[in-house]
Amino acid sequence: MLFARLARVSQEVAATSARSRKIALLGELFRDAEAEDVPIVIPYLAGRLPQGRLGIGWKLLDQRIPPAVEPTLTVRDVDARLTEIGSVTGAGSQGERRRLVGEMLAAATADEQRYLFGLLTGEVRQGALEAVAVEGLAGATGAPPADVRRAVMLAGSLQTVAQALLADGPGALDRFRLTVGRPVLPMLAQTAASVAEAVRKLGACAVEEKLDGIRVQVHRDGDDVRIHTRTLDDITDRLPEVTSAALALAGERFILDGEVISFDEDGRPRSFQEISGRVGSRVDVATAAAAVPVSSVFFDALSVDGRDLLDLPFTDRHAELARLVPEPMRVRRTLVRGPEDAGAAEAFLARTLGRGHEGVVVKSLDAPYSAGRRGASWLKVKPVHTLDLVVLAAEWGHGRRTGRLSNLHLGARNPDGSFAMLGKTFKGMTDAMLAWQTERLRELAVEDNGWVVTVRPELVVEIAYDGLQRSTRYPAGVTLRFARVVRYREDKRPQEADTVETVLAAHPEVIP
DNA sequence: TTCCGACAGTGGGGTCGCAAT
DNA sequence: ATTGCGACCCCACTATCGGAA
Repeated sequence: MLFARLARVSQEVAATSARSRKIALLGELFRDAEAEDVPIVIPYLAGRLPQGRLGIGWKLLDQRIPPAVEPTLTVRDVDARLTEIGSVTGAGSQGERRRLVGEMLAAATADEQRYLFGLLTGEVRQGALEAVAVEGLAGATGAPPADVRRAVMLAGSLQTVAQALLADGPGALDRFRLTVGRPVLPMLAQTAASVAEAVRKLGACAVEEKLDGIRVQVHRDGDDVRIHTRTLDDITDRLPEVTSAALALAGERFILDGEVISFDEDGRPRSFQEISGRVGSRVDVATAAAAVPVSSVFFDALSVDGRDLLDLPFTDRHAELARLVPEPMRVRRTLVRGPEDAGAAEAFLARTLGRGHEGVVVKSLDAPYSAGRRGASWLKVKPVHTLDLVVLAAEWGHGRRTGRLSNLHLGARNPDGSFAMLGKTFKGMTDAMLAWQTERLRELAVEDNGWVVTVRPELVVEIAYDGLQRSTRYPAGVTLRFARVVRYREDKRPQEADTVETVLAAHPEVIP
């Protein structure tokens, strides 16, 4: 199949807003693909590469190569070139990769170049990714969409399921069962504004500690232990302590869901930044482990002794977890009957925060484990802080925000009346707010370099955030974590905005 | 007819590893 | 030794479609 066909369909998919039409277009393309092309075409349809990320980003693609006039590249040509580029390493590799990327772009038409750009940067912007591709695949093969989706979650891979469907038809889906050693996409949580709201929605539930670390799925099959991240990357080699802990448990075959965190000498949880650095260390794991030893803490069991627990209610899965994992290696929890116990749930949250943890996750007791879904049966609750900050500048947006000032630079007051930038945010704005702030900030503009519009520091905005992190980038030595806009405060003058001093005082544990 | 679940998009900060400077 | 790039951890929030209620 010609690569140009995919580029054209991607444009059509992007041009239609109807999801049903996107699904039909992707399904049609899949039906027309030859068997050998399927393992390549399927990830492309979902906006990904079969090889995963290849170390090719904006900088390497920014070459302005004149496009080819006639489309000649096939899907397999592109795949072979990308595999080759991905395999180039060592001294001189950057120049060589740049050259190979340039050659590929020269062989591509303008439409193909655009599509390649999207695939390589992970931003196809066609309003369709994996979930829509799964629907297209179901439509093309006549398999029930729900069954295909479930098979993909259990296989952790769209390609595998697509090939099986192509070879053996809908009956092949039965082969995809939970298997120890093969990671499944983890279940995720939605956000609730308060514990009371979460308990009101869920009724009888468990309230569990939310630990601020790295999510892990731990598989043990006899002496073989594998550890996977939320995106199913294998990080076994970086976490020998977790492997030891799994081998010490009184069970030979299991899959557990949990979090990796670290405690300091006083038993307080270390910051996310420290855990992230530790888990990210691949070269000298022993040194990293000596500085930041990690603990694994579990909250769910997906499989024990060959029994698939996914469809069991949480109560039953947790009973299995408690049988296998001793209490210190489990997340603390409290059971709640319903809204009448909201006070007890609040008290548990307060105790959890007192221990230095991030918040709680409220979980329905009768819900199954919905692999890969961000369902309403798990609700996370974290404390939210707010500040009144001053807009110092704004960046022009991309995609559907093109032509709008989107990403705000946020400042807190210094004692001398100047402002110290604490970070940026693009979150929380409605389309109406985007339109309004674009107008308003243009009135205040003192400079526009085509990327950043610097403004007079006069507009006050209320910002919600989850806490402070240390920063080497910003002048106060700290930055806001997960900052988002709540509302503009036109009633406030910049002289009334929060000061750097008050921001730091609100988070004494983070002061540099 | 209205409501709501699921998805995609729009980017944020930090950290590590690697290659280039 | 330092810098820049890319991958991958953590993530919030809004708009939209289309099926459920």
